[in-house]
Amino acid sequence: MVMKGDGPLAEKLMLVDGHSLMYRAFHALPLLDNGEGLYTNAVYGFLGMLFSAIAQERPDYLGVAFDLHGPTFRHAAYDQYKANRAPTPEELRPQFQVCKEVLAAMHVPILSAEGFEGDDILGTLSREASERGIDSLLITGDRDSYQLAGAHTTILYTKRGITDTQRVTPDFVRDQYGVEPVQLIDVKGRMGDKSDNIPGVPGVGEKTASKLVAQYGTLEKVLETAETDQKGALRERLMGNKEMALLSKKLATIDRHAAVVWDQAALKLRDVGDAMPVLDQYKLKSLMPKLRQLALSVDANGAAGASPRTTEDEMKWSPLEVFETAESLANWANRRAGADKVALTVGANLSVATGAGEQAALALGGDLLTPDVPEGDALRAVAPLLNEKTELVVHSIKAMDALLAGYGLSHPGPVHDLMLSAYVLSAQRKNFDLPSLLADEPGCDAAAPAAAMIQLSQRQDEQMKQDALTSVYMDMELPLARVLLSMEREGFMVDAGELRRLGENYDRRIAELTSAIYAHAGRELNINSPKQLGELLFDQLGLQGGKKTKSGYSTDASVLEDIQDGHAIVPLILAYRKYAKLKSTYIDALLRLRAQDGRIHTSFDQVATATGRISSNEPNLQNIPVRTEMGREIRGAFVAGEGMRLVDADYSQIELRVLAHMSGDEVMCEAFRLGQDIHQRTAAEVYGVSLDQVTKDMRSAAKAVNFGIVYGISDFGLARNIGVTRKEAKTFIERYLARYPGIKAFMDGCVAEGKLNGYVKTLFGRRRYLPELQSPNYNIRAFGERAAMNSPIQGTAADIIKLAMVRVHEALLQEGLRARLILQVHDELIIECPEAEVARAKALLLREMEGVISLSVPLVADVSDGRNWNECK
DNA sequence: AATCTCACG
DNA sequence: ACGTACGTGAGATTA
Repeated sequence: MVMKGDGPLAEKLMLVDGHSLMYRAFHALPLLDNGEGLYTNAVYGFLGMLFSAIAQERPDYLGVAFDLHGPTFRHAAYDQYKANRAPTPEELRPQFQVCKEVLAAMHVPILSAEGFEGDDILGTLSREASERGIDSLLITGDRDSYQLAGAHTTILYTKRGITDTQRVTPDFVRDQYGVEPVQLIDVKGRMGDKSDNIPGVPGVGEKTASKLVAQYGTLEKVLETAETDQKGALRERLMGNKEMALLSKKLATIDRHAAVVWDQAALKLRDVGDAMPVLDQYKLKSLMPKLRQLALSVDANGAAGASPRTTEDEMKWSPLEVFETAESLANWANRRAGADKVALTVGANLSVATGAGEQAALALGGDLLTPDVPEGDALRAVAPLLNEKTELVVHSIKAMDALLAGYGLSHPGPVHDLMLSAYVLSAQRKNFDLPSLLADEPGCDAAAPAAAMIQLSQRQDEQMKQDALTSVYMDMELPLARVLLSMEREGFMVDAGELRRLGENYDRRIAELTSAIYAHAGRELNINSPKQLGELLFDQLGLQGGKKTKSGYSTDASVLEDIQDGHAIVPLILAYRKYAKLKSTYIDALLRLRAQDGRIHTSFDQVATATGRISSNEPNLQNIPVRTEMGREIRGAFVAGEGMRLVDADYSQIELRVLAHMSGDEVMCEAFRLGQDIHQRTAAEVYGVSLDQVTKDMRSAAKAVNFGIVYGISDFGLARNIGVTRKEAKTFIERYLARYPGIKAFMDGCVAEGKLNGYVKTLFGRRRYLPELQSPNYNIRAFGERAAMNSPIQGTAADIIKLAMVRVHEALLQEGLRARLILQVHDELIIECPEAEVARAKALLLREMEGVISLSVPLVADVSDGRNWNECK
């Protein structure tokens, strides 16, 4: 229980009527756009109000209701109701979606129910809350909600603008209307409500209505007794409009049993700061500091996590000790050798802190009076802190290891990597640099961030434990970081002479093609410019291609292939493109990035992808050509060093095997257990023929469907890919799913899980959050659904090979081999080893890759070796 | 900085 | 009635 003030109070739930407040905000603020043509005035107004309401009210739970578009049960009887509502303005409609995205990123559940309005949802959940002893605060711009006021329910009614509010309690209602809150529906039945198109009884105002209801209790009673108790015009009006009055009451009554599920865990307010990237994405800059503030108070409030923190849990920090010499820092560090936990970072300063709450800094820059302290001296000064007993908290262990190694230092003890922790907790976040990670940390000092690093590490540990991500982090990502560092340092040897020779050939071809293209065009142009190319082909030469992109004609390979019989210039352009691409992206870039040792040292980015894959950059060695003969020439320039050989192993159909395992589909599992060609088997299933009757074309179509399944299939996408009509693609998919019912169930389950939890998981528990699933925009939502189907598969395959890399690396060291991993390409590992070790390296790779986890189908890897990469196949 | 194109799994 | 296959990085042009 969180303690507030001088005693335990009931927990508080804040419920917001998103629809009515968005309208209020929209009309209260001038039309502002974010510089990208997106109007954001309602988003600004709504979120600004929400943020300050959270800051002021400090709720423990929060939910926001939004109306769906369909008819509502409550008003279905009254057609006029909808007709009189103005359509949503064009400038407002897209803002709902933006708003929902931000809320989803804040982990605030969006509450909707077909056939119910915001008020019904507020009424239902506040009833559920009060039954659990939780107080509710309802924020709405709809006065109907007054009827909900009660001992445990208060309404914050937003008047005209969005800042002017009225706190509505039962006392307020009694005082204002002279009736109990629930009787307001009877009053409404009498007087009606213009703004809601509730007709009421003509000629009866608020005063009269309230008085009558106070006297008789209910509307029904008033109407029953009207004939005898009333007289004159009022009697006539009441008697003549009974029907209308009762209908009006029905319209005004909020349904407190709407079809919404009470999910207390989902409503829990937590980690609202996770929405920062979304605010950034939509350029909602001025909201960012507000949210940052809010994230602090929400965390300090103890609303985050299973074990809420109170102010007593906050770390107490000793004053920062600033040193000017390495000697004085070394002295400080020596006295603290053996500390349980030490955070260390080197930027403009060296900043260090201990888990005991002590911190120190050393300026590396120096000034007029104090000379520069060399980085190495500074690091050696804190070396006593690097030992088996001490957990070292760093931004990136890969970077820190590389830095330390440069000065002959290393850390033999446990490690907390803030970047990798942040990644497993929220892979889709944009920035993983240290300042961004520390942005929400209370009391973070930009010049001495180590103290905040200690704090963040503790919060991450708690959060990872809570989300069952500790194993993904500890057993997979953390050990992998050092494997990746080793691979980066090893590098991949390239044959520069061979690359130059290929480059000269390509240049010659490019020159020939260029003049031939100019000749056909009758003029010179920049063939690399899609704009100029489009004008040449479709305007000057009159070819039929049509527009495909935002800014003119599309000229990509699929378009050019469609029209290559239309003009002799088209095949030349396609050939030019191939050569130009290979020359600039591969030959030139590889030669440029070749290091002194004649090798290419790529960088692996461990936090780049949403699914858990790693990526490679400067240069990207994960997209070296292989699909064409020409491209394979370049692959052939990747060689083993002198006296060495390359050993290559790739998983066979790893994603489909993962799918078979995760879905448990009997047919697909059987195919893999029998060692069948999976695409051939699929063709046999879908076409209803025996295995030996499957033709090449049938197999290739089935292969495309298998790919499509992994990608989160759509008939349109499949049709485009294999060149059939959309209808044919649709029946193809239907037959596929009928033959593989387990896969259909798995896919549906992924989407349902994503919608329910807000994320999907890999076999190992790695998460991908999918706020897109909550979007009202069909395209965004459909994308979310495909990602929900694909991510568990792609992510599990990524997990498997990551684990295999850790095992392979360890096994190579264990067995004392000189063989080393040098590259990973998603389902493929490459080792460079002395020629004499080839057999052992192959056996080791195979053993570790296939044995890394036991699935319900075999995990199969194919190994090969060669002098160069192209020979490995 | 955004767009188009294309290389890979 | 609408428009989509999943995940990346990089070079060249255009704005």
